[in-house]
Amino acid sequence: MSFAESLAEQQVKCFNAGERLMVQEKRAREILILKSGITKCYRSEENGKELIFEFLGKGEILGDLETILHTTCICSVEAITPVEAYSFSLEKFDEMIENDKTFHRKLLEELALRIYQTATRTSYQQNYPVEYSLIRFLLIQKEQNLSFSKQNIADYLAITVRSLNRTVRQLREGVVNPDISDSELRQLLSSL
Amino acid sequence: MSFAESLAEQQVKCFNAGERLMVQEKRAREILILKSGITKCYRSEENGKELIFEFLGKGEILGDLETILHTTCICSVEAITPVEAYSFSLEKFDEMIENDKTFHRKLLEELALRIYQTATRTSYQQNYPVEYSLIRFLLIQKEQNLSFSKQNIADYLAITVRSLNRTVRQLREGVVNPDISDSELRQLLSSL
DNA sequence: GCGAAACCAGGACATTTGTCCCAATTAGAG
DNA sequence: CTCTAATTGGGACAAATGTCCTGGTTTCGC
Repeated sequence: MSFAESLAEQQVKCFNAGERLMVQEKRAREILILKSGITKCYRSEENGKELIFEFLGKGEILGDLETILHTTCICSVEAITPVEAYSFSLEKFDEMIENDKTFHRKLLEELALRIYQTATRTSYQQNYPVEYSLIRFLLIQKEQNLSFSKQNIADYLAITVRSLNRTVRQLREGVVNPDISDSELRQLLSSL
Repeated sequence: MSFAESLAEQQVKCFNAGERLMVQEKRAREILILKSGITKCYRSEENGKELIFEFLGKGEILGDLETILHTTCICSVEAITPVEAYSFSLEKFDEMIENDKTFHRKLLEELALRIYQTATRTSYQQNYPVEYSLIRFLLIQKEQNLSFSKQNIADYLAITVRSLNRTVRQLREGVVNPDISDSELRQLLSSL
């Protein structure tokens, strides 16, 4: 049975907003593939600070990395909106890697893409001022019709909420000038 | 023929310090596996700034990600010391993914590990003050008996050289107090 | 509807970091 | 050997960011 076929008859689990699908440093007990809803994938350090790596939605897979490396979760994943997800046993996952070449290959692409995206984003965030990253973020937010709390946005941009507010203000007042039309900018900022 | 066997009779290429093994935005023309020497893997943005993702040495593979995704290089890779590397054709690489299950699986682990490491490091660097990351870096540097230029260290830590100097000074003068013994600290700092 | 908790906004101040310098030292090419 | 380029170290100032705090608004469970 192929992966696509098996998905249809897989068990679906539901999570409320705020519930955690994965917990950092704990073993993953299953593989999840998101069916609907939005989650945040973040890592918290011992000093209480946290960094959001990505917001995950439909089609994205959780627990794969940890299962491949036989290690505990590197991130926590928390539902932002109510979430539905297909659940797979770890055994099933291993078996599919072993026997379904197409799946194995897809997984390879999936991981490669994740590296690609985080590398691109990290570099951008480190090398450009925050305004740029913020606008980039807002474009994606708009494109996908989503809305995140200030705290989440700040954690994603690796700054404080206070600092985020300042940046928004400066953009509104035109103190800084990103390469984007004035009307489009105003449109983006209206969502916060 | 297995991967391990084929390595032995593979072509070896040499690079001088400063030469680039991969060039950002260009297509990879081959897969390289480092045999000796140290390289830096970095990304530069249009404004001239650059961020070093990792220093790569013996055993690490280049061009895999790009080949899997059929895309151009996301980073440049430059030799810091003279480097030797085994070269594989892209066809050979594709073929091995297709036919050598062990290799395919190893590749999966390789990519997963890379995500694991960059995620851990990024989070740490964002959530702790620079002194901590610097010491972490120096420990690795010492462990592997290496020595990097200030500029490279700064690019890796995503700060300026000026800022790096300040941090070193503060550590020397004991203004800040990382959790490490005084003598060991002095030992680490002696390398710069 | 009400109270607690989460969210949003921003003032005031301290700290960190970057930018722009200049000067001394080192390494390497010719 | 010599001269240039790269490397290192740091002063002075500006800009960015964090911290702490206060007050208003929204949200949600009971």
